[in-house]
Amino acid sequence: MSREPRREQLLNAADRVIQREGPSASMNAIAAEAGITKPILYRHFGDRTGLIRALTERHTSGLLAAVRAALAEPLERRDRVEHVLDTYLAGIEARPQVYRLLTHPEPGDPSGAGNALAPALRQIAEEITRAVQNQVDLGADRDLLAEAWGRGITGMVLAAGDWWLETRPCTRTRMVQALADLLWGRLAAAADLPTAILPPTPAEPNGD
Amino acid sequence: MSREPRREQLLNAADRVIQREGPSASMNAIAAEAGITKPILYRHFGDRTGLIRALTERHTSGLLAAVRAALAEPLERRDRVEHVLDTYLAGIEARPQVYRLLTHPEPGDPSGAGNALAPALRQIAEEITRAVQNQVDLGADRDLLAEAWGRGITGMVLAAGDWWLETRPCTRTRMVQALADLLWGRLAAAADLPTAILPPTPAEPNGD
DNA sequence: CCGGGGTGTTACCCCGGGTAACATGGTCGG
DNA sequence: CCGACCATGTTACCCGGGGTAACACCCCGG
Repeated sequence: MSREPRREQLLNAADRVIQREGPSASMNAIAAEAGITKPILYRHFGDRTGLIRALTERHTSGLLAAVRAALAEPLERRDRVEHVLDTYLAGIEARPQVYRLLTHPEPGDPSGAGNALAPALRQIAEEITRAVQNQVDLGADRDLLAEAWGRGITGMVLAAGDWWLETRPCTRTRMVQALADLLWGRLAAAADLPTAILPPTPAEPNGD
Repeated sequence: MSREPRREQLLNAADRVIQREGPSASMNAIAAEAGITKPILYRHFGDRTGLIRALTERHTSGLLAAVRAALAEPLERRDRVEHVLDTYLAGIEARPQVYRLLTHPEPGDPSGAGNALAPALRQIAEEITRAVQNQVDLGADRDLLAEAWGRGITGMVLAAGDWWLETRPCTRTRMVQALADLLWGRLAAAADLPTAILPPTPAEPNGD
């Protein structure tokens, strides 16, 4: 059995363990699931990051391709945005553990910077950036806005999607609407609530 | 010297180490900086999470109070939003290491769920939610929208702010504008770019 | 004088990432 | 047929970090 198929088997095992135990599964656990011991994993993947990376790249491709396709859909812009949001939420809904792996940067990653966006999400952010650059007329600030928005939108959907998955406050469709409304400037368009322009805001109980 | 002042000293030491080495500083390092050894830290804070929590609560109060104040400022809504954004960005700009501590959930935190938002940010999200509920007329969906938007906006600013800190693509003021524009529906308002409705999008090189 | 509660220490446990060194088994050139 | 080679696998270990047990000191009040 040459290298590649073996790698696939090991990745499958790792996948199973992470589905079961979450992204913090130990190398030992993964090796055990594969019916072997640690050094083999290390021979194939170098270190834990390598394994995780290989694993995420597998799943990322699916989500990323889906998002990319949604971004290229020939719809009205608002519909396209909703479609992208729905695609992402559907993706994370399908397999939460995998989703965590993709979206939450691995623990032992003190290197360089503490980027808020995991690699998979950074790729999505770039995809959004590109789509905005290609599809929306933003004038001279185009590049800056597209980049900032790409990250911003991704972070927004990450945080909101996380919360939605956790608490399930509403259907997916409704959530898509809520986020699309936010992106659509409903915050700007809505009227003031008259009574509460300056509420008291008395103390800082500092409750955790 | 009773407990409290000592605690403060230890927190100061921890603060220094984290400023210097980032949030992954070890307990040994912190103890060394304080001129003592590990068990004392554990006596005071229970475990690492306790230490980190105490530390974040300190800094959180500042950032949180600033954001809260900005949210209550008697300005036009758009100006208030810009003010909040600027407050946050200024805060994270001032002390990046501390900021990472606040915004990036601690590694070894397998407990419960993999929330995308660290506690400090969750508090900010709640603050935004409350502000939206109190200040904006969103009709029947008010509560859901406010909650989703609170998380979403926080995540957006987290991700975008992270990127801005990392790459410094523009001044803070400009960044504030970019984000406010996004929240203000400029994505909806801008015209289509005519030429590129369906670009080729040839291959998937899967570059990392 | 003595006991208790604070400060501090050394030395250890456990676990997880990562590695060194050795064993096994098939395949290929002589 | 035999040795060389290479990948697969093993056991046993190192290291560093979180966390703890057990012991030592010091000071203060009864």
